[in-house]
Amino acid sequence: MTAIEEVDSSKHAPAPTVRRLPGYHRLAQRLLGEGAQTVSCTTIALALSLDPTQVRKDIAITGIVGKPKVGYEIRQLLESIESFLGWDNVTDAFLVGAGSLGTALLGYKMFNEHGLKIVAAFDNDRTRIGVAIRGVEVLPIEKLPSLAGRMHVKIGVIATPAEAARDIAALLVASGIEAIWNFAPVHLDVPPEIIVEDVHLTSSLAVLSAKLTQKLKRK
Amino acid sequence: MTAIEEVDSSKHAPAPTVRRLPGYHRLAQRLLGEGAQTVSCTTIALALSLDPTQVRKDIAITGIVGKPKVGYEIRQLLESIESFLGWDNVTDAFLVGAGSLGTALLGYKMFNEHGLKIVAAFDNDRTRIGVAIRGVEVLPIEKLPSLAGRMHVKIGVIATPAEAARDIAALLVASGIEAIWNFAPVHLDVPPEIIVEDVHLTSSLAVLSAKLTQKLKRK
DNA sequence: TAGATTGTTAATCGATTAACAATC
DNA sequence: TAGATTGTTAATCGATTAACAATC
Repeated sequence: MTAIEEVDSSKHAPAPTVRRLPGYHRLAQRLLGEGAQTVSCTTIALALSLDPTQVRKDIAITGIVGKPKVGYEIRQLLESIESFLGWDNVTDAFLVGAGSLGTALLGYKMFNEHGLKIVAAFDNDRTRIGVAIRGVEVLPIEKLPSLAGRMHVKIGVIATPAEAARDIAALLVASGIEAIWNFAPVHLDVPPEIIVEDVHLTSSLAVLSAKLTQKLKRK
Repeated sequence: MTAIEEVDSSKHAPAPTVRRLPGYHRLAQRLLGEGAQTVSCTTIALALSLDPTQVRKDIAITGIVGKPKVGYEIRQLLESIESFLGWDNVTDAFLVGAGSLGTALLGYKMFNEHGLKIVAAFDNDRTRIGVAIRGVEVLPIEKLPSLAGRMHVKIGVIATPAEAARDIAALLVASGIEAIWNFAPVHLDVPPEIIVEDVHLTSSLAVLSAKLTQKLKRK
């Protein structure tokens, strides 16, 4: 049987690889600003304390082709990562929870350059509703479903207390959202076709604590 | 040669396992509140969409012993996780960067129950200095080194803009800090004995974007 | 040219999942 | 007792790392 390789475009990129790509992008931007034209995996690996082969494989997944002995054209590398991550077409998002974390997230102008545009915020606290935070208006949560449909919003960002998060997730799903960026410390039980990415600060803190506990125990 | 197993207490727990432990703890707390006395891996796995064997192995690392057919004593499980993660002896921490993210972090009372107590905040912005945010005073960054030594502070939390983060990391290391919880989107190049745990929102967002981009492409 | 670097295949490592005896 | 669940060993899976030919 002649092996004709089917290029499986649905093949998922490993999450660890995807997580590292923004770091490469940031470094490439800095180097470009410093006047560099090209960059090699060795340079990237050294700057970010990674293995050069790993960097090469990670970068390869974006589809860019480098030149032996030279490396990658920086502008091309930037574009390649941007298009792979979908940073070139910005997706509208709703933020739910306009507390201090929500406010901090609204302050990240960075997100706009990374494919995410928060177009409205929602809360159930009357004192917060109507106010605009960093140019984004805070609306009553009741308005979310109809607005989500009308504006074809695809991403919901949950920055509510834990207790509210489950209900909010259900509301987002019912409103036709496709992906949830969850900052609440709860497991969201949503249908499998809904994408969920958790930012669990307690998990991150747990890794820090466990390592520190061990380090101090060794002394 | 008789194989006497040396119990290697320096054996590190896998990071993925450590990341999942807080979720088990949260669930166990909830179940205890609902009147349950014991919990099985099957129950936990079902509630958190995980594999029962994985849950069992994760829990085993904390040293707790369960009862076949019954599961684990919930109170014992809670204590076991807490002591493993070092949540029972709270470590003092300094926060650097009293902007909106820093303010949000100061608002997480939760951290106090998770081994982290932010005892002071630092900034270089004169308008922020002197003010107390949620009961924690904001001090000029110059005071950090001497205070860190005097108070034996072990953890530094970096919530500054990216540009400042490298210098702050160096300052923290020079001040005798042992671990850094880094929220700035930069790679910190610190000595190997310093523990660094990164919370890179851009990496998390990248995973979400990449998955969503793929999902939408499939349609 | 010589040698650094890419692209790619193979080997290793570590985490997840499966299998199953022990046990309450 | 019967059967659900633990604890543990083995098999699988996937990511990282090593090896090496191709090439600018």
